This record gives sequence, structure tokens and C-alpha cells, in this order.
Amino acid sequence: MATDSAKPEWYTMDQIVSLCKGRGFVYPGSEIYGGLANSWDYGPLGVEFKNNIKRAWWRKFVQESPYNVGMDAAILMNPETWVASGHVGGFSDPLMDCKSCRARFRADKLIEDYAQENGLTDIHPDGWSNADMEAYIKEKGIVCPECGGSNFTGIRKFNLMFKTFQGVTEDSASELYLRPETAQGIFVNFKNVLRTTRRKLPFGIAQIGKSFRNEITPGNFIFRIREFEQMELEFFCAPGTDLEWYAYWKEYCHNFLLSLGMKDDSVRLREHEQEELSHYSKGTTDIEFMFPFGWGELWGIADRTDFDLKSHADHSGENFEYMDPFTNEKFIPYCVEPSLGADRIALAFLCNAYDEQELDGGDKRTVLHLHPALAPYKCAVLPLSKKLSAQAQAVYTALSNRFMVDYDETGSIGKRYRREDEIGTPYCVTIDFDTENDGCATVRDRDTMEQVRLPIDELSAYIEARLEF
RNA sequence: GCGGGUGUAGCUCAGUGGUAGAGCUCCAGCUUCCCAAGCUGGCUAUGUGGGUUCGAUUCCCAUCACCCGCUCCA
Repeated sequence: MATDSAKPEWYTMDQIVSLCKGRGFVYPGSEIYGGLANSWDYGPLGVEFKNNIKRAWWRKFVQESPYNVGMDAAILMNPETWVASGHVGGFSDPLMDCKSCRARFRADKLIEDYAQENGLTDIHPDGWSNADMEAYIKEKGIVCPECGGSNFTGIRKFNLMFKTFQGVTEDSASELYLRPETAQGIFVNFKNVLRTTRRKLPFGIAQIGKSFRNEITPGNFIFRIREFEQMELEFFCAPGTDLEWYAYWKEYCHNFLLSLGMKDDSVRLREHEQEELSHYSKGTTDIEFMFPFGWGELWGIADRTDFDLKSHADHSGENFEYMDPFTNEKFIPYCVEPSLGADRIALAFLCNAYDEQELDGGDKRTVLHLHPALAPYKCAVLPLSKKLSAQAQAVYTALSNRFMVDYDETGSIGKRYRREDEIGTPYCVTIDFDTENDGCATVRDRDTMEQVRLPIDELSAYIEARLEF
């Protein structure tokens, strides 16, 4: 994560967190038992909001895409999957502690730093075994950056995968992992989808689902959590066309964010440097968002070449070759992967929408300028007086047939506007004493605070037209 | 996991080795009726588990959670 001095100063993460807790977007997990570190529960507003985000993504990446289809794979997979994907061997950090000052380091980082300082460009400890790394550190006399000592513990690997057991007895024969990414569920089904949908390249498979990673250091609210939801597309194409598609999806993803109201200067595309790339990747771009804590990765778009399908082909013995019907060539497809964290992007949209306004008279107004498509409630029905409850409830019933509607008749009308502003409700429909006579209600806009008077039977069309993105 | 700090109502904060207090919020009633009005009433708290003590929210220990740094990459 890069940091930047230009990070937003008009609000803090604390303000976002307390709004979320206070209004029912996100609660700390298991709170009555003292909580569980880094677990968060989505409340009534949060689940609507997050569902809206997922729906928007699905619409753009599956429904409206001529190329892509969806699927939903199981979280528990045959453990061989994770051997093939490299997660069992490689998806873990080789950590060692300094016995003198008790600081903890990643062994590969220590070696990389050493190599960089000494101009050793051919040293890449990524693929090394623990023994190799330990030997190298000893041989070169690499010392603790904190205290200068060389009294390290052995390397211990923290496997980032959660383990669980299948079957009633906890014997190791039935040991399973919770998936650390959704992508593998797509790769192992590549042939199934290809056959049953009769697709030709290029085409993609999209999926939304939970993944689990035992992060050593989670944090920043729902930015890095151990149980998180991914929205991934694995897009398959012919070798040689991958860079083209890589550029295509990069732009597509970026446009998706902008179309839902993401501010242009809060988002940036960051191309990974050559040495930052994984060994299998030809290119990776991060779409980053300016969070209150600085730039943070939102969306990783990677050209993964044929690495994944090839690994599974090698490991399973399955043939993943595609027969191109136009050229009669056989090849293993290349894959471009735009991978997005649902919780992360939810946080980004909240931060992006957060606003505190000073009104005439010194009043403060907290507003979430959420795109109507993402807002938990599309509108709120507010009778000016409780004497108008019956009429207001009839309007509520009619509108709730179309989309999520809030109803509120307690407190002054001004107070109710503020409550709706704070949760991002884009439209407030006010039923007043004229409604019975003229059949009209006042629609108040969250952002402009302007009001228009509309016939009640035109309300749903008026609001639905504004849900487009 | 390591180092530093914090833990009292939904929120922000008082306070005391002996009955826990305010403001805001919320709820109900009256009133008002298009941007947090007023009046009246009401709900709600010492993170958890031990110990010292006649008695602990206060002192001690442990534990848990949160915040700040080291570690990440969706």
C-alpha cells in the first residue's frame, strides 16, 4: 500500500466506523461475548448496500457482458486444488524472530533487502525453501535490522489458509481448507463451463463468494479482514491476445467505479513494476482508492497467462487444451483476472460518499452521497404529521413493491430528513395536508435539497429512472 | 505474534473502596408542520473471569476487545 500526503483530511476512518455502527451498516462481530478480532457483521442497511454493490457488479460483468457467464463454486475444495495452485507450498510467509530484540521479519524480505543493498540483482528468494533461506542468511551474515544481532529463530511458515475437518472425527485424513480465493473454483470448472455453455474463446467466468485468509495483520475496519467476499472474473483468451484484453478489462473496471459515482481523483491505476510481478504474471494493475489511511488496493487486474490452467493440467492430468475452431490450433488459454474485494469496495464507496456539511445557522448535516443504485433505501416516505399516517402507509406499500423504502413518522420533518441523509437515502417523499386533495407528494433530493411536487402514481417511475448507472 | 495506550448508557464524557451522573440519541404523550424547535415522562452502563476486602466500577492478576506502530496486496 502506498501512502500519500494528499490523503483526505475532512474525515477519518473513526467517523466512518461510528456511522456504520450507529446506523446499522456494520457491527463488530460477536459483540456480546466481547467480540472476535477482525470480524464484522453487516446490519440491515449494510446488507442492502453490499447486495446493491454485488448486484451492480453482476449486472456489468455478467448480465450486460456478451462474453461472461457466472457460477458459484463451493468454499470447500479437494485439498489437491491448493497444492496445484501453490497455496499449500507458497501462500505463506516465512517468518523469523530476532531472539535478542523480539522483532519479527519475513526471511525473504531480509534477503531481498540484503540483495538490493549489495547490488545482487539475481537473488530472488521467492522460490527458495526454508532451509535455503536460513542457510543464506547465516552464510551472508545478515543481521537484524532492529538491533543488529544475528540470533534468529528458525523460519516458521504461517499458512494463510484456514483449516477445517470434513467428517465427524478430527483426523488428518479429512483435513480441508477454507478457500483463500474464489479463482480456483473457476479454474477447476473451466472445462465444465466450456462444454455446457458451448462458449468459444474469448469468454469469462464470474463469481462472487467468500474467501478466508489467516492474515497476520488485519485491520482498517473492513479493509483487510480474514473472512471476506470476492468478486472475481477469470477471462480466458488466446495467447497473444491477452495484453489487449488486459487493457480492455482495466478500462472496464475503472469505468464501472466512475459510473457509480467514484470521484475521479480518489481513484488511480497503478501498474506494477517488473520486479513486483509474480513469476507467472505478465502484468498487473492495481486500481487504488484514497482511503483515510492512504491509497489502498481495491481491484487487482492481472494477466496470469496460462499459469493456472497449466498447473491444474499438470497436477490433475486433465487436458486443458482448447481447440480453436477457426485456426485449428490447440493451446492452453491465457487468463486475465480482475479481482475485487466486495467489503473493500463497500468501504471505498462509503468513504467516497461521506460528507459533513455546515448549514445556515451553524447546523451540521452528515450526508452519504451514495449513488441511488447503491443506497440501501431508494426513498423514504415521511408523513408531515402522524395524522397522515394512513395515506403515507399506502404510498409506502405501493413503493415497497418496486424497491427498498423506509418509513418514518417520528420527530420533526427536518430531523427525519437528516436521518435519511446520514444513511444515503436519495429521495424523501413527504405526504402533506394537500396530498388528499391533489394526489401529489413532495420529493426532496438528498444532494440538492430541492423539492418537486409529483403525482403519487408517478413516484416509482421517477425514482426508478434515477437508479440507472 | 511483539511493543505502547484504552475499556462507565446507543454515542460523547463525568465520578466514587459503601445507593453511578450529565448532554446528545432513542421511545411515548402534548404541541408544531418542509430541513436536528419546545414541554412532560420513560428505557438503557462500569468488557469478561478471578483475587484482596465486611463491601470493588474504583486496588491487584489474568483474559478479551479496540486504537497506534512492525508485518500485507482482494
